[in-house]
Amino acid sequence: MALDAAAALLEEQGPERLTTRAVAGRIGYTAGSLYFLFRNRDDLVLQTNERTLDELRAGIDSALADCPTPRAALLAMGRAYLSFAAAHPARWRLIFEHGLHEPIELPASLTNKIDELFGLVAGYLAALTPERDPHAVRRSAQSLWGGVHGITVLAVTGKLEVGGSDPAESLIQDLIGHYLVGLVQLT
Amino acid sequence: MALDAAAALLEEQGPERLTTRAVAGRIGYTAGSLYFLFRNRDDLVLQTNERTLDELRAGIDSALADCPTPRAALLAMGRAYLSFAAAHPARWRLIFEHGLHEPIELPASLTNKIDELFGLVAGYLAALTPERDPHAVRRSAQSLWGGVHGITVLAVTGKLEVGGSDPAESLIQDLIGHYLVGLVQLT
DNA sequence: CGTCTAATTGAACAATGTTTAAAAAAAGGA
DNA sequence: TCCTTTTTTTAAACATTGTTCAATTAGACG
Repeated sequence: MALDAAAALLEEQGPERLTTRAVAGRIGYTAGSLYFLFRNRDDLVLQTNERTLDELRAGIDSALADCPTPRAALLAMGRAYLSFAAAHPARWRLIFEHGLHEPIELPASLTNKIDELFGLVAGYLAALTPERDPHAVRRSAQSLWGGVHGITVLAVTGKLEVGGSDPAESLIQDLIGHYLVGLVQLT
Repeated sequence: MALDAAAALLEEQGPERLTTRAVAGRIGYTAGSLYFLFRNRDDLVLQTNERTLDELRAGIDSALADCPTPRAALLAMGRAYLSFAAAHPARWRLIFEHGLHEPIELPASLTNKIDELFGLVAGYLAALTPERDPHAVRRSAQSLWGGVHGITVLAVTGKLEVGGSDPAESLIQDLIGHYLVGLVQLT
């Protein structure tokens, strides 16, 4: 499959080597043939990103197995999120950094997968503060997971190690931990 | 100046139009001439990013003027961070998404500017919890500001609006607010 | 074997980053 | 002013990219 080749290329050589000719060559075809499978390179990237999101989701789900409390689940989820990003930096970054150029409209299948991740977080937050307004819970999910995402971004792009810092994992635990304390404190 | 042209190109046409020929043409020169000013295109981007960081820092500093409390300062800083990113999305994204390709070593002048931002945050956090270990304060600064950064990233890349969410600004206020409550609660 | 259809190619195009020999301009000295 | 030397700038070239498309091959079916 072309998407397997794309993923392999990404991990082995990075995104700038993710060229139509390289992907095609790896599966024994020629560049033009790819345009029967994908509308263009962006489409290839988008479909690759969907696969990556599926894998990320699977990793999170397995980390979530038998977590005793919502708090433990959120911490495990943060660990799994960072862990996947660190293990597959090129593929992970491609999800968020693609379409740097322009208002590329993301396909619904992709935004849905992102939405489901926020939904997961919201579920555990709702379990922590049962009588809160669902809208407020959703906002908390976006705040908190946006935050986890940010630490992960900075870690993966090497912008955290500037000040001889703690490992990113402990930063994520710190953020989640303090946020949750503040959350239950205020409700 | 070539860097002015690069910034204008970025804002007007986006990063994929930031081509050597376009930058040179805009200042009445030819592509090859740029290679007397910059080692290559990456160098041009890096120097552009330094300028962008300077502007971001200036915006933050002015937002910080006469904030009565450390808490107000941190909230104002978050607002200014998001506001700058939203006003100059192409230039802001270029700071963090450049070098997608490889282990490009960032120049110290650039990482220093990022470091100073974290230092600012750490200063206000230290004022909030005066007797804490400076190392722990620094970790908090990285957690918290990594988090603010993440919400900003998702907002600017259009990955937050999937679930009909609150504006990013209120998410940032929510994150900072809850984190600070949790922080003072635990110390 | 022959014919229609689908799949695949390979050559072509325009645009990009980058290099470099040549031309143009500037500077300096008689 | 004219000649020489040095510095700027150019224009052309190269390799690589995404993309298109007419021509070719391969496959299926009668």
